[in-house]
Amino acid sequence: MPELPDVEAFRKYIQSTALHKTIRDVKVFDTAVLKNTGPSVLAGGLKGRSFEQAERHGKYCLLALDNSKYLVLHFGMTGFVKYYKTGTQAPNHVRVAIEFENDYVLAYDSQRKLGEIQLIDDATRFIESWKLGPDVMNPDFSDKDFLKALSGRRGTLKSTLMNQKIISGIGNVYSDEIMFQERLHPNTKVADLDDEQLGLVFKTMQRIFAQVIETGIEPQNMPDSLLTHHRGRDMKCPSCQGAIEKIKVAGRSAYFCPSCQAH
DNA sequence: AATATTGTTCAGCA
DNA sequence: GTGCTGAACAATAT
Repeated sequence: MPELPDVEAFRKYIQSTALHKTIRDVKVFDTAVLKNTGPSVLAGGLKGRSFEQAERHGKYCLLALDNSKYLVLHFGMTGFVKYYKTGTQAPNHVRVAIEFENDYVLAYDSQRKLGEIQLIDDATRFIESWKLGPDVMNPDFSDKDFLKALSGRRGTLKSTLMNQKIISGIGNVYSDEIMFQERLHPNTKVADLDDEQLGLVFKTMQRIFAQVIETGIEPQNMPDSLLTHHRGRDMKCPSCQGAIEKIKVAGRSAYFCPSCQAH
């Protein structure tokens, strides 16, 4: 579930709670979420250090340490972070707890263990070596770059938008949202669209994310014109009140309004 | 009790 | 080689 706007909310949360505090201890309760590292290496890399800056690229949260290394958090489908005083308010599936000298904890919770945590030397090199595409909300990411990234793609627009190596930040829910706002059928292929239509897709996806980042990720605060909280069984289209349907597109479930998003 | 869900990786196919 | 699709992964809800 955590897509770009969710991870951006986590980033802001960490930025406003857990920066500039010395790390006293790191407790790993489940090594399944550790990538390329063991518990002692992770603890050794964090103890005595502090987080100085919280950054984000796509669905990755990058925490800069005071020795210029980074702790990378990916949240999988069910991950989140929480900051609380030791011994209080711990969530149910804490996999890693980072304890500070002020008796507060930054906990990484992931019910389904599909997220990942790792220490890296350099954020730019990490993004390059993983071949991640540009972040959707990066101000340097232009509509020209978008057209270039999509040129020659043979698959559906939905699966292409979800490919983090092409562009970073869009998941299943918001790819449906972008298709809905542009009134495109979920099976629409990239090759079916001309540059002008793709330019509109580019503007729309940035507008949606900007809107959700501003209003917050709580569904009740989102504008009702979004499909996102009408996604599901027995839901109605916020535009025409028709029934929302579900089909499989590139192996994922796609929710859409068959009358607003005709072929 | 199967099935769907979610993001990423990877096998297999065109 | 390349790019795309679908299965696998974990744990839970329905």
